[in-house]
Amino acid sequence: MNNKNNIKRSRRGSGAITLRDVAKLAGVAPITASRAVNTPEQVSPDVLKKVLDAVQRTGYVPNRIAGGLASSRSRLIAAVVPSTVMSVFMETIESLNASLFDAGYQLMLGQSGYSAAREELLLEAVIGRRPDGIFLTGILPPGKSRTRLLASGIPVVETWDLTPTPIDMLVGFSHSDIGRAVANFLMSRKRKRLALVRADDERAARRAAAFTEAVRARGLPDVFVVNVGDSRSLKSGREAMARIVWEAPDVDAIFCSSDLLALGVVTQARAQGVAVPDRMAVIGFGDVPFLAEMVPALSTVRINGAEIGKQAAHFLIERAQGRPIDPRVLDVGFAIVERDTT
Amino acid sequence: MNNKNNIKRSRRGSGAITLRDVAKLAGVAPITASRAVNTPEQVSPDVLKKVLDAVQRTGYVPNRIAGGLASSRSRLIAAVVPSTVMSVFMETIESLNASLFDAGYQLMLGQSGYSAAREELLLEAVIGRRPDGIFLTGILPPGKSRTRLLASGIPVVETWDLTPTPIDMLVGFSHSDIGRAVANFLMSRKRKRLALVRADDERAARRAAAFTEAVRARGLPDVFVVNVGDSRSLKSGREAMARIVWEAPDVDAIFCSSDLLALGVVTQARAQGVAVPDRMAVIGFGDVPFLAEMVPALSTVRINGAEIGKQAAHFLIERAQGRPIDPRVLDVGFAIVERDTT
DNA sequence: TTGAAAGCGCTAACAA
DNA sequence: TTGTTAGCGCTTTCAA
Repeated sequence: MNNKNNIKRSRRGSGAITLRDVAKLAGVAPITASRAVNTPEQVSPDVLKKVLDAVQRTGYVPNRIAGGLASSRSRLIAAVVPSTVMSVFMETIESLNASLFDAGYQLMLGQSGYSAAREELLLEAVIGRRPDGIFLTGILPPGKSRTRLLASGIPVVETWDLTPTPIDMLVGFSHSDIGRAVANFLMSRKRKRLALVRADDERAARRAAAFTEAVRARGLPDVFVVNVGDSRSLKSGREAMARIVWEAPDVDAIFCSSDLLALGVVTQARAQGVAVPDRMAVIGFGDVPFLAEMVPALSTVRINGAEIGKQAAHFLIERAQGRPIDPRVLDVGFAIVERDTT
Repeated sequence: MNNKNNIKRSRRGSGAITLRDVAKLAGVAPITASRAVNTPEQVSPDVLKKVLDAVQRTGYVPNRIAGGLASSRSRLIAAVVPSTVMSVFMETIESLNASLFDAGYQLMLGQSGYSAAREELLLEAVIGRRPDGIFLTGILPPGKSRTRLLASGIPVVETWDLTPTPIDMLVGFSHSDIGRAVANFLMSRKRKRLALVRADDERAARRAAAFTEAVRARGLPDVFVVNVGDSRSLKSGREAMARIVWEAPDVDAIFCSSDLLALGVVTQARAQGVAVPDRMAVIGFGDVPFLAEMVPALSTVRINGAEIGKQAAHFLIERAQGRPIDPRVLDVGFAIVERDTT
């Protein structure tokens, strides 16, 4: 009779132990075994014991694919991260993943930032898995992808930014506020000629705009801007600093769009004999952990990436459980961390 | 009649467009629609057009959960990464993910390195998704988890290390070779008193052992070892250097178990007026990109993390398609990159 | 080239 | 508390 089973199963399936096997061994119906495994409080102690026993003996691991199909709840969350600068978001991804895991969810990782065609494919792949939620790094501009996501009905949380028109939920902070705050911070330190070193990045652009605006509002000379393009490397920072020394020698404070650029600026300053912070103040963005312990320790804008991940996870889990989120926007803020370079 | 459908569907399901809807609209059987979408070459041009049309009009996105259940192929690969030092492996994860995506696979991310209990849960969660393959950072020591993985029958690739007894497949390099090579490299540069600064990490321990052994074989004085414990920060590197200056002032070369530690050592050396590389050679491990452009540029051991990801993806995809891999072990090697600090 | 039937392994709905 | 039944949305198998 065992034989008959095997013959029957040989045609299809993975050959792995199923809930049916467990149920048979425990002498109960499959649904009872299911309940014993998933909602033990709904089952008598006697049955519970028999089922768990059978699970032990067979090494049964529930098939979440089948479960997901049956319940329309995949217990999967998709995270979309830009492939080029993943590192900045890692703290967030780690904390997101940890929070999700504790709640019984799995994280699927998608990398954006390639071609538009691949972006389209990524979205297809993501929606095709029917995740219970989608985590987006940044905000999605209006367009085909946004429409598509909206149409899918899957809860979405956008992050690392603020917008009056989120797709759904949002956990982030205001880049304009940062630009303004850093400008005021530097000006309050009696800096008179400010400069920006920034990568080609939409969020950096918004910080820059607010920074420039705040400087202008105080009647100081125009901000000297160095755009380093797509390269966020330390080397670009060095080159930018060399240009500033050459083209705008009166600059006495620089706001960089990333800590790495700032490190490059400081490195070059030392190479050219420009005293930091006496002659030149430098402040970065992102608070890469180890830069706090460099000499000189880098001043920077700290973003609590782990908090973003944690809160985003919370939002997504609540929604996945069918509970509404209100308000749907959370501003986690930022902090200017003053160290040696300002 | 549309109505009847809706009533019928209201009881269960996600309410999304299904293959059946598409098929109905195209006037073909569901299976034909399936073929048009998945294997268009098996279908007449006429039917193909009608089905693709219907897909367009409905915005149909195939449900991969259902597909996975029916075909026993989830097109999912699980990657397990230590949560504490994810950064080192990011290049690998990115390239792994990119390669997988191009082949139509999705990446699921799991974080290890928490408690043993959670490790157990992670394995359950991973196996429960029935991934077509599992990517492991590092090698799995014999134990319950290993047995379990083996029993699951899922293709596994271990990475970043070499062992004579892999679970299944392996893409890595020899840590002993590195320790030996670095020792010989430093000794060939006429360094006479070598030191190690290392984190509490099994792989670093093997590099250290081979390093020590190579030094001893040449009859040089014993290696001075500073173990910084679990902290891999720049700060630990600084403290280690301070200790070396104090306790073993004759040391003239240091091999650090990570670039960050090496950076700390160099930072402290500068602070204490120890000339690098004249008085002290320093070499790191990992080749964090930006350290190449610091002053002084850090010498290091370069691991091609992207290549590991790419090859691991290749191994897993081949196996997922049912093709055998032979040989199942790939040594991607390493390179000593000499820059300013040696 | 197309289709009908029968599941994949699980859970929702309803009934006892 | 336990069980029966009928799917979830897709693909495999077999037949036309």
